[in-house]
Amino acid sequence: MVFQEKNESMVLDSLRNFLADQELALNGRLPPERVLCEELNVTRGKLRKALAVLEGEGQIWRHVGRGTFFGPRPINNLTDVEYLNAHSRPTEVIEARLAIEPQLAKLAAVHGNARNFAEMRRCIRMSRNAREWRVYESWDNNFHQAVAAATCNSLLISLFDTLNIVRRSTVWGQLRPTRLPPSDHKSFAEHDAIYEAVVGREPELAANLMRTHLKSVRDRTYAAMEV
Amino acid sequence: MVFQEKNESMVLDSLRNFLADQELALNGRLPPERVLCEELNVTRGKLRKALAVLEGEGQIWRHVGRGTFFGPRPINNLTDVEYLNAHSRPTEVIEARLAIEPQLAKLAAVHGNARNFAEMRRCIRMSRNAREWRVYESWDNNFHQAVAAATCNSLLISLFDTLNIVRRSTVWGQLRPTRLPPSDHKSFAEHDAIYEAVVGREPELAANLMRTHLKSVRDRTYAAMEV
DNA sequence: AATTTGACCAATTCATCTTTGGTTTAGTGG
DNA sequence: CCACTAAACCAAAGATGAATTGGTCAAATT
Repeated sequence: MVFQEKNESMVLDSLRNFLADQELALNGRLPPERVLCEELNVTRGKLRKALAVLEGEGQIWRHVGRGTFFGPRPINNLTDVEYLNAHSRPTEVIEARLAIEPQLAKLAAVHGNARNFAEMRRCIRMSRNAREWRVYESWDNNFHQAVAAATCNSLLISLFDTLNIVRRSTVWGQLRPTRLPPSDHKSFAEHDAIYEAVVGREPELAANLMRTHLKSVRDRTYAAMEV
Repeated sequence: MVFQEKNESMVLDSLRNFLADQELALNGRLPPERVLCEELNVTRGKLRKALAVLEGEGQIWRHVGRGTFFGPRPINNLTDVEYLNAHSRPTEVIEARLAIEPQLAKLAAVHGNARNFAEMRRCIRMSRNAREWRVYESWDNNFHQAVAAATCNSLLISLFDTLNIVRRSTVWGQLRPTRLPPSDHKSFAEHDAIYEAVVGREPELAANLMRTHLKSVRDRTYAAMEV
C-alpha cells in the first residue's frame, strides 16, 4: 500500500484527507511543497497538480515566498502609495482632484465645526506670510487638508490623504518662475472664497468655488509646462 | 565668529538659512540631529529647541527612526484597510459613496470605452441571473467596480477600491429578508439607467442617476435596520 | 513520450544590526 | 539652586543578508 504508485485522483484524495485530518494552525498554513510531497510519498510534480486543482476549486491559495494556505484568497489589505505614484500620470491626478475635492468642500460646509474653521483660517494666514514657494506650497497643502478634515468623515479624510500624497510626489520639484509667491497670487482670493462659503454653510457654493480653484490651478500648471 | 556662542534665535536663523540654501533631496529629508548639530556648531539640545519651533510652525516633521523632513507631516503613508474598517461607521461609508461614485459615473461617461461598457453589461446580466443574495451582491459590487474602471483613471480606480473594501466589510453579514433577490428589485432598473447614461455619453445624467441609486440603497438599508 | 529530478528564479519572511528622534541621568559651571 | 551639556539609553523604523517557498525549466530517466 505504501509503496503503491499513486495516480492523479489518488493524490488528490490523499490531499483532501490530509486537509480534513489536519488541525490547521490559526493562519491555516499547510506544509511547504517539498515537505508535503515527502509526507504523502508523491513527487513534487504530482503534488503540484493536485494542489492546482484545489486552488482552482478555491479551497486553498498560494503565494510565492509565503506558502500555501487553507481558505479563500484574502483581498489586498493595503493600498500601496508607492505603486500609485509610479503609475499615475499628472493628468490623472488633477482629474481625481477635480472629481473629489469639490465634494469634500460641500461636505465640509455641512459638517465642519469651529475647530476646523480655525485651522482653515490659520492655513490661509500662514500661506500669505510665506516667503518661499516651498513654504507657501506646504500651507496651501495644509489648507486643502483642513477642508478634507472638516468633512468629519474619517473614511473620506483617509481617501483624500492617499490622493494628496500622490499629488505631492508628482508635482514635487516643479520649477517655479519666481522665488516668492506674488502677493496677488490668484489662489489667495480663491482660498478666501472657499473658506467663506464653507463657514457660511453654503455647500453648493463651496463645491463650485473649489472646482474653479482647481481648474485655475490646473491651467496655471499647464501654462507653466508649455513654457 | 566660528567659536562664538549662539543664542536661541541665532540657532533658529542658521537653521532657516540651512533649509533655504540646501538643495533638499526628493524626499526632503535633512541630516540627522547628531550630524546637523555638528554642522551648525551648536549643541544637540539647542538644535532640538530650534527644530521644535520649526515643527510647531509646520515647516518640518519628524519621526523616530526615520528622520526629519521638510514640509507638512503626511498623515498616513499607506492606507491600512484594517484600521479604516475599525474606525468608519456605516453612515460615513454611505456618505463617502455618495460623494465619490456619482463623479466616477460622470467620468465613466466621458472616458469609457467599448470594453468597459461590455463589462458593465455583463455585470448587469449576471446580477439578474443570481439565485442567491451573496451572488447578487458580488455582481452588484462588480458593476460599481466596472463603472469605476470606465473612468480609465488608475488613481480613481484605486481610491474606489479602498472605499469598496471598507464598504463590503461593514455591510458584511447583513441579514436579508428573502433568500432570493426579487425579480423587480429596484436596483435592476437603476443599474440599467446608469448604464444607458454612461454609454450614451451623458455625464451629468449618469452622475445624477448614480446619486439617486445610492440614495435608494441607503434608504433601503436604513429601513431594514429599523425593523 | 511522459515523468522525475535537480537546479535555478523571484517573492517573501525572518533575524540581526544600524540609524534616528526622544528621554533620562549624571556631571559642570555659574 | 538653576541652566546647560554631554553621554547613555530607549523604542521605532530602516537596512541588510540568509533562509524559505511557490513557480519554472531543462537534462536525465524510465
